[in-house]
Amino acid sequence: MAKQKFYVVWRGMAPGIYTSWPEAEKQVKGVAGARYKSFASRAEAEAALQSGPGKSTGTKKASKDRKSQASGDKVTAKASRWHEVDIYCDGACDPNPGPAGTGLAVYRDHALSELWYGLFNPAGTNNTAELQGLLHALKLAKSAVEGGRQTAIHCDSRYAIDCVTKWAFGWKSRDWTRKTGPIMNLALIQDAHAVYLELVDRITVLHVPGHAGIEGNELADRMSMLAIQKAETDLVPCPPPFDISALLALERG
Amino acid sequence: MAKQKFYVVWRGMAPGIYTSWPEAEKQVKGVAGARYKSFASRAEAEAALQSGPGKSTGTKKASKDRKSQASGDKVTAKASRWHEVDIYCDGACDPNPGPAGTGLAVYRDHALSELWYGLFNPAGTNNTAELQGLLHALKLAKSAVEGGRQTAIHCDSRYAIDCVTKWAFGWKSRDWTRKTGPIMNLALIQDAHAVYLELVDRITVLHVPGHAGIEGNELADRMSMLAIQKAETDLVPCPPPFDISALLALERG
RNA sequence: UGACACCGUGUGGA
DNA sequence: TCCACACGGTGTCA
Repeated sequence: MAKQKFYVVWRGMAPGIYTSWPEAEKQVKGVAGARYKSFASRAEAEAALQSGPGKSTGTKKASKDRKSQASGDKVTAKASRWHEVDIYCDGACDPNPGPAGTGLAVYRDHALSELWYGLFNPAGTNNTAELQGLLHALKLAKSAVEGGRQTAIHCDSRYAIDCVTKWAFGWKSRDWTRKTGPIMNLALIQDAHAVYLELVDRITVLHVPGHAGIEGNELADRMSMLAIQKAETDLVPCPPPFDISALLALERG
Repeated sequence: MAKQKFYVVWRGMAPGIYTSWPEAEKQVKGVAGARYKSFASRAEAEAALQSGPGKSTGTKKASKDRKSQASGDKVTAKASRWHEVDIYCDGACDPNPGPAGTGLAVYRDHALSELWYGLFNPAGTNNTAELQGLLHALKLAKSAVEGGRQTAIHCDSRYAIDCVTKWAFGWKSRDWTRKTGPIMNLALIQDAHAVYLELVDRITVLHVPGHAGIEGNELADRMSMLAIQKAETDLVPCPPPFDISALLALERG
């Protein structure tokens, strides 16, 4: 679960994409006017490589800490995505608590199919946003499952997953109460749990590490930021075709 | 046993520290956007007063940034006015982690008085170097204060300042532990905090922006580089007379 | 005590 | 543009 970075070299010894900094550094070290940049996912890097270095938009949060593994090994960005339908959900909240939004990325047969953003909440938390993401991922999953498709949901919030797929059983059996105090975000949890119950034998809900360069998670993350930026209260589709590098360049300010 | 509280007023009628709530309340009552908070000790309050209120409420990033920048400049300019004794400290580490050194520049009555360099550590970090700088600045400050001189320390490491003047209070109260893991550079922090406690009511510790052309900071920076170059493990004075522009022309961080 | 997430700050280097 | 060193807070649960 180490963070894999992808380095685009536009101008250097051998332009291309590299998976470790030492490797990338060789291409740019000592090259006058070298252009290069790191990205969290290969998809992002490939889009950027084709777009060229022109934009200075920069992913502002590129340098969140997580240690990179020693060598340029291939991290399993693929391991968690091998279903007929894969739905990634994410939430953002800036500051936390504060304005919050949700994003979804849907893959069908391993290809990006739809992007959704919205559910803006001017007074949310990171967890309301993540629960909204999971709830709506479940709703999308329901359609897929009813169409006979093998479906998985990928969520980076252990809290949201456990609320809906684990703890909710116990809470419900005690009439949605908890010894230690009121259950936060209860309505959202109840809604999501109800949908989950309908699908429980037919879907997989997986935890994916955040900020690990997993494409679907990164795209859902950007959508959640877009939701905040646009204060979009509905859940609306992002119109195709998808220009990934443009989407990833979205920023507030 | 009623606890004595200390009230910091950052924005109000008359910013400062108050020792009773009625007194503090007068300063903030009816003042739009007033910022204030109570602390358990005067030392904590003073550190907090200098650090600023810390929490942001704004959601508009651009305008917020500009505004806080402007007001931050104002605070700094006001607070950085000359003292009878001004001590600048800095640390360098090249590469980081790696060989590290520390430098100090001391002004007395607005005139450069001494330059110190050393504390070479062949396996340091930027932060060990900065903490060494702050520790030894505090030691120098102690002499000055005991001589009845109004004294300030200027440090460009927010990390070092906060470790010693702010976070150390909480860490000490929890037996020098932290929720999120072990405290790095603990011995250095403990030493510096102990000296700080002796002086807390009689000195000012200020943050200065790095690489901003502030003479004292620049000179301390050159001294820290010199410490690495000479691998000087003691803290030794740079012999006068001082040719400031020649010193500033030395290799810098 | 642990886990996941969401935000924020500064410095040291190439 | 890249790397690394260090830290704070809140949201939530078992």
